[in-house]
Amino acid sequence: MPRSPRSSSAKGPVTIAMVAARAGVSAPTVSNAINAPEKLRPETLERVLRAIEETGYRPSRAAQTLRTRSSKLIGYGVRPTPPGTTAPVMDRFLHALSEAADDAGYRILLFASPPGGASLKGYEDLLDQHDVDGFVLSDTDERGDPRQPWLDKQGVPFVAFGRMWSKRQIGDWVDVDGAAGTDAAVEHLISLGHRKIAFLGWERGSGVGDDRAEGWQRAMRRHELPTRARRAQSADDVDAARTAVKPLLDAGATAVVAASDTLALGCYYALRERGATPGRDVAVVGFDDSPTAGILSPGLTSVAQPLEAVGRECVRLLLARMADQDAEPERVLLEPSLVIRDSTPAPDA
Amino acid sequence: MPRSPRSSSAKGPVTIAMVAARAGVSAPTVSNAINAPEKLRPETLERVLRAIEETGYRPSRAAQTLRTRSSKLIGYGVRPTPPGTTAPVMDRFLHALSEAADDAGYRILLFASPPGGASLKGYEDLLDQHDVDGFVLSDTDERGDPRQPWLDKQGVPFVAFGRMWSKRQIGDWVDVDGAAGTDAAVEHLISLGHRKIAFLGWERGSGVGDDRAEGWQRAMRRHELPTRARRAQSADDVDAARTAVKPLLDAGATAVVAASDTLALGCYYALRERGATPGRDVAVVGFDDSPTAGILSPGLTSVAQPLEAVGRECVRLLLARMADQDAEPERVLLEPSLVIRDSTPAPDA
DNA sequence: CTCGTTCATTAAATCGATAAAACGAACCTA
DNA sequence: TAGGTTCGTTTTATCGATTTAATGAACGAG
Repeated sequence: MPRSPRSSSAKGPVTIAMVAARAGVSAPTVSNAINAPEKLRPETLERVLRAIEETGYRPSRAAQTLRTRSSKLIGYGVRPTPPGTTAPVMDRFLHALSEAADDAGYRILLFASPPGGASLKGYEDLLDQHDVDGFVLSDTDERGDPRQPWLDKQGVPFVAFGRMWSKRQIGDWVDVDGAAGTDAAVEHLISLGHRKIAFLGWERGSGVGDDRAEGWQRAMRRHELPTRARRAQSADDVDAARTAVKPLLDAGATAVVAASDTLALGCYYALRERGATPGRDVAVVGFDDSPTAGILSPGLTSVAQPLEAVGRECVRLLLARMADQDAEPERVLLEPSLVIRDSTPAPDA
Repeated sequence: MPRSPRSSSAKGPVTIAMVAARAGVSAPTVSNAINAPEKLRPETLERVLRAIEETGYRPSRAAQTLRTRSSKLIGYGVRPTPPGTTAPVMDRFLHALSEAADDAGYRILLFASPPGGASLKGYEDLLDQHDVDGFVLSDTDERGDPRQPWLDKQGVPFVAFGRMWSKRQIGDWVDVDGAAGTDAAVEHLISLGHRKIAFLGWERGSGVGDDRAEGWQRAMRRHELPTRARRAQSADDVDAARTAVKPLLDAGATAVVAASDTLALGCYYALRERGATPGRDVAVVGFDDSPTAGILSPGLTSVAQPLEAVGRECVRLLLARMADQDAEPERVLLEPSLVIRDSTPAPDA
């Protein structure tokens, strides 16, 4: 078989007309061979497919979009990472998103979303100019985020990474079950023999933070362990955490579950301050499995979000929504997994 | 003035024909009002612009692309972050890229690039199907990367984040001057009174690593300080670094410049092992200003890459290349900046 | 053997923009 | 006043695909 030459090797891309000429048919027949093969006589189909193969034909998305009003594009607004925040792992999510989209014949179109309050500008632009078929949203936990209601009203398909914490639920979303993560952390610690397990969380009021606290609490209750005086809160900041965790250590906690790796690191420092060693004297579990967790010493056991799966699910839900606008909203909670490192060692054999 | 209604509020987007009808002119006149306003009589221009404003008209990119063969799209292949690696904060880069592109009327189109060897598949697809106008490449330091030669041969505009270390230079690139970064680190340490300044780097052979070593070396020479027995190498791994730095500390180094934050953290541990305190007893400087650097205690002084500026420059060079295919290749080296934290404290007053 | 079906294929129309060519009015020159 | 410019606008054609309507061949029934 002849090696299929790159379309642009000759001059300009291969058009449907060239394929048609080569196969001895008309343009619509080539189109049908791709989009409705059952309409062709098997013999014709084979001839057309061969011509497509030989010419390396790829339909022009611009022409398809113009005709069908569907761009096979999914919009995603990139927020700048606020300096100081540990929110780096978005690369993994974006890659998973791209990959899942590619597999379905879609692509991700980026636009720069302003840092402060969620503006609708970029969303309007992508809709009008690029005819995007839908959007993936992230960072949806801000209060008064206008995006979901607006997109819903416009009838534009979208899916959010992050559930809605308000009562009124709008549209589909995918989220990670934070409570299940801290619950698993507690179970792990209990299996190691710990009973005095404390929780270091953020100030109440954030959906994500309260959810993570909830998982710790329910696991403790399940094992009939007291939670009173075993819980502290702090800003997501190492120094604040170092201070906030002290009472818990004073109260004799042998293990700390933290709502973030940053908070967990605060525990490390508080322990060292009093001459104790994280992992050996007090077990510590973080949340997010940030790059930092792996390079700390001792390595920080942490709850890892399945970002690849989140990306895939986002695309799956979005495609379903695009296929049927009126379907029941689907909401997916994914289980995080515990990455066990040296900060939660097995008891001496 | 009437509030401009969202195009899709009525039914379907606003087309150029609607604007033309409203302004009492023909379609091409509207087109000219946007693309060649000097061709219109001022009075007509004003009338057309008003109609555009009132209708909220945004030209359809699909139609424009079809006609002009320019999509105003820039392709970018997202690689998955290899697990274990200190994920560079690519989000910042991507945001900057998007923002700079948006400002110039372009957008970033993602595709999933396979993890292993750089495949050309995604690049071909974006060219043929989406008519992308150019590409931004990253992770170009791999040997035998086929992308640059291939794109160059195809005559497709591209710009790389990361210079080419081989002799044969192809195309435009933007990079961060790693040598200038470590040089500045040394200067900073010298100003604090240090003289025995060691360098902890990667194994020789990587362009990036050798460059960072080079900056340290030249600064030392400039101040007539010895570099012999002040240099060690290690894999980019905390434990390896901890071991590798020992001889340097044994030799009495009072400061260590590391080729990465991971290596710098290895120094922290080596110091603690011998009862010394990073920052107080021995100064440490890292490289990349990863999120980890900020949350360590003491905070790690680190060389920060100007990722926002890199993104902007990438777009600038790419636009220039698209405007003139035959222009001389432009290569931009950006200065990193030293983020000073507590690991390099000022001497006691 | 003619006429109505069925089925595969083609011809024609269309999406929304822009480039090129045609057009017509105003103005200038001879 | 005829003829030539200049200038602004419109007409026409086009990009590459898909949708709809039309076409023609093969076939069966009457």
